[in-house]
Amino acid sequence: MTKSALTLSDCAPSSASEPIARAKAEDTANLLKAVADPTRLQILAIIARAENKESCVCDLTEPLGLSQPTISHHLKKLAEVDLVEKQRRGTWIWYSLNNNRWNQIAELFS
Amino acid sequence: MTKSALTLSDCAPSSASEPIARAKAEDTANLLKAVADPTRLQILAIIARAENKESCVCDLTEPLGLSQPTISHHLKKLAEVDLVEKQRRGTWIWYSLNNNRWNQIAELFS
DNA sequence: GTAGTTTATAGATGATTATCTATGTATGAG
DNA sequence: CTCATACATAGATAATCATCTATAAACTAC
Repeated sequence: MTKSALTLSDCAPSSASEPIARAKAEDTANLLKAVADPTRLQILAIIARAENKESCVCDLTEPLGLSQPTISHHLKKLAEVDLVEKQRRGTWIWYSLNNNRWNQIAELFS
Repeated sequence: MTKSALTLSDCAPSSASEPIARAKAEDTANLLKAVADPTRLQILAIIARAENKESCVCDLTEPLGLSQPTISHHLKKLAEVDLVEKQRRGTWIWYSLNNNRWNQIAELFS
């Protein structure tokens, strides 16, 4: 579950470790791609300011003006990189922010 | 030159300020898109670890294995969001990291 | 001026992606 | 078991984008 720290330095190619650096750069880019979308930023903002810090799909469609499958698609993208976690309670599935992963991004830019 | 602070909260839609939040989210996403690419992360890493904290285009083609126009393309993307600054000295153009902009991203995730 | 070097731009192409509609899956109520 | 609700998946489409080759622009040296 816990992933290793993200650093910009590890993305730098050096003749000896070039493929590894490329892989690190691709992993980091994949994580950042998940956040680099206006709709997903708004989803994260809504979750962050929700009273219980969690939202279900149906909470998001109306404020964002998007279809239910589109919201599900974006949440899947966020979950694939462990930025959000899902928890089923009855019929609803509640999505919450993974703070550890969020902090890893913060460290990348620190 | 100086841009306003980036916050996730400003990306949240609310019935009153929805269009503004969307614009904020799009601006923030555009900035993050510039960083959310493995090649551009590697470019930034190379610049960051360079002795004078700056690189020219021709310094980047060989370690990244990409053509000169492709490197120029990526540097343009980074410059468009003010993440790098360019300075001409003779024939060469030197690219350096804009630390203020970098720190704005850090604050977004803090 | 010409020649050489560095970077930028234009245009093309293949890959990725955000969105939709339609449909499937899963849970709870009665 | 049936129905309603919440979410996921499949497939299609239009837009974006990373990359290339070819060419232009800018600067230095002569």
